Amino acid sequence: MPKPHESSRPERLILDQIATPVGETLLVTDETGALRALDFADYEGRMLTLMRRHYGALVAEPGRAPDKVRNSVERYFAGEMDAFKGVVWKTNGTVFQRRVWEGLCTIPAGRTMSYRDLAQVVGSPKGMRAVGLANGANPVAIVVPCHRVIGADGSLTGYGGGLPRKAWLLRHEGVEIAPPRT
Amino acid sequence: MPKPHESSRPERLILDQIATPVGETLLVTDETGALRALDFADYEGRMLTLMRRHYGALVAEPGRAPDKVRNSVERYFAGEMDAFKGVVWKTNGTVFQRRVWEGLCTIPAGRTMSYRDLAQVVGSPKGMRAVGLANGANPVAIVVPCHRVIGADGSLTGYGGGLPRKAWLLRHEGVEIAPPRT
DNA sequence: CCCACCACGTCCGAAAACCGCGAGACATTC
DNA sequence: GAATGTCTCGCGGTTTTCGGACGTGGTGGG
Repeated sequence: MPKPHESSRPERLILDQIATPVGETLLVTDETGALRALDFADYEGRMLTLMRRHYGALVAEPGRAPDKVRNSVERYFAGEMDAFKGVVWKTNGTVFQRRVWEGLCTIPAGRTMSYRDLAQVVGSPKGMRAVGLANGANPVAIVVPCHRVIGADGSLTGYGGGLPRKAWLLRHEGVEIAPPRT
Repeated sequence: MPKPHESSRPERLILDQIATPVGETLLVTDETGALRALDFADYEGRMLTLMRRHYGALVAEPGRAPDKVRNSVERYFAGEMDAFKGVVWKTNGTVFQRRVWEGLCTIPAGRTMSYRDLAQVVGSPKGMRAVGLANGANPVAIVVPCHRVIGADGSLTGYGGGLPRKAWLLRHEGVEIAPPRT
């Protein structure tokens, strides 16, 4: 589980890139080394709008993320499930979004949770749909494991990086995925 | 949609067991002592789905059925054909199902009736197949004598507890069973 | 401030599948 | 020809499945 986080406006943003079994991923870190975003290269557009929402005109400049961060990603894909434990991530979201994102971090690798149940956890029992929304607005994919939330009926429902990636990640973590029901 | 019409919904269900010449049987009675189900132990799964259909989440808890009920079963297998005369049974079926089940009780021991004829009796002359269905959904085997219904050509056709038991019961009641063709 | 989004869930009605059957139409047997 | 065997279809009630219409809470954009 990643570290707690705090809303703070970074001074600089650094954009790095790293290859993984599910394709190139983009890493955005700030001048303190904290992870500000992680997304898939082929969904760069989505990430950019998220960044703009949170950090306005400040754009990430090409650079190299701290080795600690880069290594943790590689270790995760190598099979080390708690690789992100020491990684500090920060976001700039609403109160509700943070509750959701923190809730996500309580789901251990290898397990899943339904949107309904997560809504219950964060204190709006009927806000499963809002949870989905907040979930999709998660800037720090994989590290904040939004892929571990699935439909109440066991279907994968959706994922910002595409359902195949969600399936891959879950299987990578040892989750049995129910066969698609038509 | 002929929804399951609720007669009296029991508050508690008690699950007992009794040995018979045709194997262990399960007895489910309610808090009033009425018989709610009787089935063969080796078909427990079928009975459970039936129970769930009729009584939802309410599950039977181990206990002892009233002596009156237990005795009647033993007397029946000892040869007393009207042993069930005083036993009160209740079910939670659709209107049609109840008509069928009540129709069954008009068939005296030692006699049989065809699905067609029973369909006629309950008022849907062409519903012999539906009668078969309702027949198979009878929760109170033996007491409600669904085993006394056979094919129009004299064959036994089917039985929830297996054809051998149907044959045994009928012979026990003094019915001449035509030898199986082929 | 109001409004239109949604990585959901629940409910309800229609439609199809399911059968513990019978009858009728033929193809085989003696 | 009877008698027997398959096969096909229609039958009626019940259960299951499927799809579309809500309700929902929070957000970003006007």
